[in-house]
Amino acid sequence: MVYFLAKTDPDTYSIDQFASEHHTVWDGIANAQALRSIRAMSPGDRVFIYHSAISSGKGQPGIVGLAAVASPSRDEPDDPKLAVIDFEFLRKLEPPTTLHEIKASGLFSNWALVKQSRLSTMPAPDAFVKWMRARYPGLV
DNA sequence: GCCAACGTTGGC
DNA sequence: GCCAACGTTGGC
Repeated sequence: MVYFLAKTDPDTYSIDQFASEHHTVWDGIANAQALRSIRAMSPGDRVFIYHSAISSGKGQPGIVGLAAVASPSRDEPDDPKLAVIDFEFLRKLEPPTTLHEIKASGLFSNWALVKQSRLSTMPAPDAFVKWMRARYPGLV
């Protein structure tokens, strides 16, 4: 089981919307590097859901929940260069783990989340998963 | 609201 | 194929 991280602008699609819908099609990814992560996902993989700071004004950027990959990725019908995938809501992570805390830990300064702020979808390294398990007992 | 990073587009 | 101009993302 592989862990990934996917960003969303909470004003566009928030963790609470996702929690109430329970299933969602994760679309709107256009960046080639992010698409590679989407295509690398398999059913059962886990995805940390991250709220970016964009246009919200309130709340800090950070990880707010966990999803499970619920389908293989597939081409976007209108544009086969793009890909979409289904996510199933698993849980919110409260309190959130902020980008500030991730940076302040000093453990993940080589991770794309820290080094490449504009990347929206990426794998999560094993060390980060371990670190998160210590913060949220029972996280699977 | 501003700006840095960086991806994309289009003229040559 | 290069690169300047431009657009977008996301942190602050």
